[in-house]
Amino acid sequence: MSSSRPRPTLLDVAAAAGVSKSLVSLALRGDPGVSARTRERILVVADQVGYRPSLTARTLKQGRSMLLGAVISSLDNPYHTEIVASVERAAEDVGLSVVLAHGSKDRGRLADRVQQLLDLGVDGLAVVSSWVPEQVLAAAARRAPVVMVGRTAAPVPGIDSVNNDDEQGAALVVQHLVTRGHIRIAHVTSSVRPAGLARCRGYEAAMRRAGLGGHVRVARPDRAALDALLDEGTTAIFARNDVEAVDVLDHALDAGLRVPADLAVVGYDDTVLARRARPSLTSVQQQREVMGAQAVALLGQRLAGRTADVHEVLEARLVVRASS
Amino acid sequence: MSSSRPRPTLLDVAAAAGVSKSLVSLALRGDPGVSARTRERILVVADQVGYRPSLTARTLKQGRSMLLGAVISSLDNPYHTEIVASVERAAEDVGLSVVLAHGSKDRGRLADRVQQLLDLGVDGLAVVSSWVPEQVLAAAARRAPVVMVGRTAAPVPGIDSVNNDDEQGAALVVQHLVTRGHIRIAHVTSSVRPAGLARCRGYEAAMRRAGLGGHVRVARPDRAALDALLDEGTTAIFARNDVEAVDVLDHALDAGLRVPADLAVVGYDDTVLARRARPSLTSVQQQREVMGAQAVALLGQRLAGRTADVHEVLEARLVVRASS
DNA sequence: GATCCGTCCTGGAACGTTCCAGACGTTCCG
DNA sequence: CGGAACGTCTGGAACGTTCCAGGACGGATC
Repeated sequence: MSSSRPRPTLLDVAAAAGVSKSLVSLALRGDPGVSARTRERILVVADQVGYRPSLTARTLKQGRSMLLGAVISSLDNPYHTEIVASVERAAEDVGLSVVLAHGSKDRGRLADRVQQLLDLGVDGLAVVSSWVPEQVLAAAARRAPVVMVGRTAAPVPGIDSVNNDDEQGAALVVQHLVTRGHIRIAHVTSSVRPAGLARCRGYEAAMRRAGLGGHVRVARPDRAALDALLDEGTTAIFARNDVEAVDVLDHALDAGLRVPADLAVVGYDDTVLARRARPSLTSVQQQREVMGAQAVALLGQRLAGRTADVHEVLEARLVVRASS
Repeated sequence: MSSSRPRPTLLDVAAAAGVSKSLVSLALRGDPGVSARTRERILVVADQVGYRPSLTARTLKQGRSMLLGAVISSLDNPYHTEIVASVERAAEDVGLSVVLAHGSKDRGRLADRVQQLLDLGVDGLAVVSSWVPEQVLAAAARRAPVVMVGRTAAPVPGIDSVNNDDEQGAALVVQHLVTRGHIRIAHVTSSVRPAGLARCRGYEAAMRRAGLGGHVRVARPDRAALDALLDEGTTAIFARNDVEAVDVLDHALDAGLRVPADLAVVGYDDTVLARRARPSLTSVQQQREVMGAQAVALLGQRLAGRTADVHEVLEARLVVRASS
């Protein structure tokens, strides 16, 4: 019982209802110029024959698909998927659907997926990945509005962005640790990507502002580097994201330290990992729900004709838990 | 610099190359009936004007989109996303693309997303969710081939499935624990969904086969229930999935037990959680990569005309780690 | 020199919509 | 009573492809 007979079209409904295809089209779209009686009849008939409009044909005719594309590099990063989910909810509110394409961290694959979405005819593109090559983004922007959401990156002309303020978020962490009495506060990061670098900058700047410029330490999240930090008397570690914070946590516990008594640990992104860690992890939260809404709004403005680039920067918040 | 001028069509390329639109179409699709010289010229011109074929128009004409739809209930469950990724890879190998739709565990939303994908014109549907209402699946199967992947559910006529053998996987766990000398082996589950029930059945059957029918204990993964199990002298707990196994782990550690010395804990699904837990979690692994390939193959067979239902059941494997 | 065949190319119809211009009948107004 | 205005409906063109039937041309064959 696979797809046997061809699906009914407007013409089939029209024939069954004894009216023209145009009228069926108008009735189904709720055009006020259709009398209530006939509209009712047409709706009933359409339902009976199991009519479903062809989005393909509609898109071809109208030149717009009411579809938004979302590109994501990794499906297994809850930070990314939560942003996509918020984009989806926001899109739904304005009658748009979202189709997802994912392409790991392979630039070539990601470029292909972007092309694919554009070829499909999406009306806009939300990119939740910092791995899409700049020139691919620029080319995409010539075909449809594009917004980068939740990923810091070098601004590409013609592309909007929504992001959290990584430097401010990092500063929040430092301030929090300072008020908790910490002085030897180190930063742990393995990233040379834009977001990681911004957080590192924010950390260093905040340390200097707190008069702790002499205690700035940046290390990689491996055991040797951590041991070195602990030897120096470090009492607090701010990791570039939750994943690496959990690594730090594990190493510290293995080394027999008590957290937070002997060592405070703080992460970033406030993913499910932070809530689930033992002890639960203090982390920096981004306004993911707002991000999605903003992204959709920006795309809408572009579709409505805006041409100037807009870059939204949202404030980050600290969620204090047991690890600090 | 948004989408200003309309994108070039076959006609534009034809005009620029001084040939007919039909010839451009043939040349771009590599038809052998086009002379090498003109093909070359057309390709160059197409590239110059930045031509990209409209998938929408092609789909409308051909009646097939070369698109597969994947429906997933939750983006934050690594088990599901990994399956989707494997479907994607397999589809790519046969020249199909995958568009993703996700709809949390809300049956209504999921039904909408299924409709949406079908309206979009996907050639097949891979459902990675046990929350899609049965009648929605049945209706979908009348429009396009549908395969359920990685989710046990009541078989729906007209729909294929690929799954791991939950009962066999559960039996593996019991056998493993028995050879480790455990006798009081309990099962912890909070699920009344098909997969959970199958694992529970498998646990009970394996216990009886091992002559331990008298020690069958099934409990919910909350603290009270766990304490009750421990009071009874339970030395091993098999949890219905990794998430609940981690919960068990946490409670046990909180209670001052050593794992695996005092209590062995085993999960199911072999997600990233199992690798990351402390101690790392023994878990049952499903052949996710094979699942994706099978799913795509089944859809292909349906498209090629198969009408009989096929249900693939793949063997599960045990991955032994530190927790048992 | 007419016929045939192959190679290379062309025009038009179709896919299922939307939308425009206009047709038809009735009512209203001057 | 003629025409404008309205409410309701219709037919055809268009969107950008693919595909089919066939046309033009050259060379080989009879």
